Amino acid sequence: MVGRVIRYLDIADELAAELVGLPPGTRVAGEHDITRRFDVGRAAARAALQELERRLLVRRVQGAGTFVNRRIDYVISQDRRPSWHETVSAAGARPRSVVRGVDVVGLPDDIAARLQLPAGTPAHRLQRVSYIDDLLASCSHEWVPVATVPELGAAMHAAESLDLVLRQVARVEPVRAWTRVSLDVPPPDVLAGLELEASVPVWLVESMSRDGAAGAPVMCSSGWMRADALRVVVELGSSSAT
Amino acid sequence: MVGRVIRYLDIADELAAELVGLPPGTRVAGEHDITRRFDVGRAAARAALQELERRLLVRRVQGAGTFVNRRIDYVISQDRRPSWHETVSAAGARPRSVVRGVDVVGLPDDIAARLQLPAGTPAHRLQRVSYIDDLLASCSHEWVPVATVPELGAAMHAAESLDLVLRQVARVEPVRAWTRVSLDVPPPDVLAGLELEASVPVWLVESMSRDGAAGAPVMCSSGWMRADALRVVVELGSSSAT
DNA sequence: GAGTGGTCTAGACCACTAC
DNA sequence: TAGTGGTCTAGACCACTCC
Repeated sequence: MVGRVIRYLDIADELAAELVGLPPGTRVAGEHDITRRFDVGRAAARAALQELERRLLVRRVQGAGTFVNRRIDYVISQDRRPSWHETVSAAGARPRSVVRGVDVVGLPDDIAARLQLPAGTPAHRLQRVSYIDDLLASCSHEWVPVATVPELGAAMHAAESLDLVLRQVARVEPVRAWTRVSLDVPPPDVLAGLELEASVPVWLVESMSRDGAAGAPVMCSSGWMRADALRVVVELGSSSAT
Repeated sequence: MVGRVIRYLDIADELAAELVGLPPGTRVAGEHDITRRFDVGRAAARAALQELERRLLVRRVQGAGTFVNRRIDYVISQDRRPSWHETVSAAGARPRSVVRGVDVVGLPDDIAARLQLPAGTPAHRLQRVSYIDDLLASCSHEWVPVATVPELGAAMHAAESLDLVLRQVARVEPVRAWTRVSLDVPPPDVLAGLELEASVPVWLVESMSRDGAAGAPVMCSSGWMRADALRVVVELGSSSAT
């Protein structure tokens, strides 16, 4: 079983073994290097690197090179209140969030249903993107009924965390009431929002938060997160065992 | 913006538009067809089909052809008791499960911790694979302490559902106590178990069930499910809104 | 400008499936 | 056996990033 007939898988395995332990962002051998080192054509060299990319071991950037990938665990559970900054910092990377836009719109049907409000109810719509180091890894829409906070735009441009703004400005305590997580190949507009050209799988996280344990719905969000950069882990039930 | 420079993406878009509404399993144009129809080389034709495969729109089988893919929603939530047969049948496909082996082993550390039992406690280990039509889509290990059911092998070979066997033979009522869901590119042995050669993303679902609402742990499982065949959806919290 | 990865051609041989 | 997709070579041009 040692002699496999598929050249690029052998090359990929050999390279993969050399990658373990290297810090994320480290530059690895390029297609040309592999061509010379293993005496293969460019197709085989390329296939080997693409295999490593499929394994989420490396990230390839046109014009720049191939680098060791970092994949961060993003844990979602009932008790935990997830924070982009905490999660990303804890993994040793630099988090960043940018507000792309805040406006007031009438709630569309699906979002209104989630917030248990009539469609058309005025709400702030917050568009944000989040980064891991300098990689755009997440983009999300968040809705907050105007009734909850009359003013959101100014506060959000100053603060990083919507959760914090809601607590301090609106005096509410958002608690995760409902969350749905899945994975899809997103439509072109979402891919564009994540600055992705290729079709790749992306997490879809939808949620709704209430004030306190069972109060009024105060917030609702839909976010897409790159699956190659984040490993979403969803936990149901008591986390008594490991 | 109409004239894109990347040929294979145009071809993929055009083919994708022609796929909508076709029943799963329908044969679609092969690489050779595309080569002739769009007057491109095989590399471009191949790239187009691979793009459709990345979008999970088609499934390619060496030697056989390219076919419209079927992706089934598999919903996991606290209240729901998921059943392979129910889920797959509801999607209009033919479910099948095969017991690959039943034996009694001492619980390994990680599984023992999940079941809150001492490591080495004797338990039945059940290895199963499940199919959607004739596609091997899931493989799983399930552990049941011998104390819960002295005999499992005979019963499982006759019945499809472990849940049913536990209810009828062991007189327990398994309730989902803890579940963790994520997505990974699995190690080679799991890929082999799913009869996959390429490295593809696969769901990992781990769970533990108790007897009744808060009784003794009765079952614990780890399963891998092909992400191209199943869209796992995890729901946390009350499913009050759509 | 040098070097990277992305696209593409025109071939070739092979593994596999279906008939 | 015919036809499919999988691997691979040896080229080519291009888009992009970095210096």
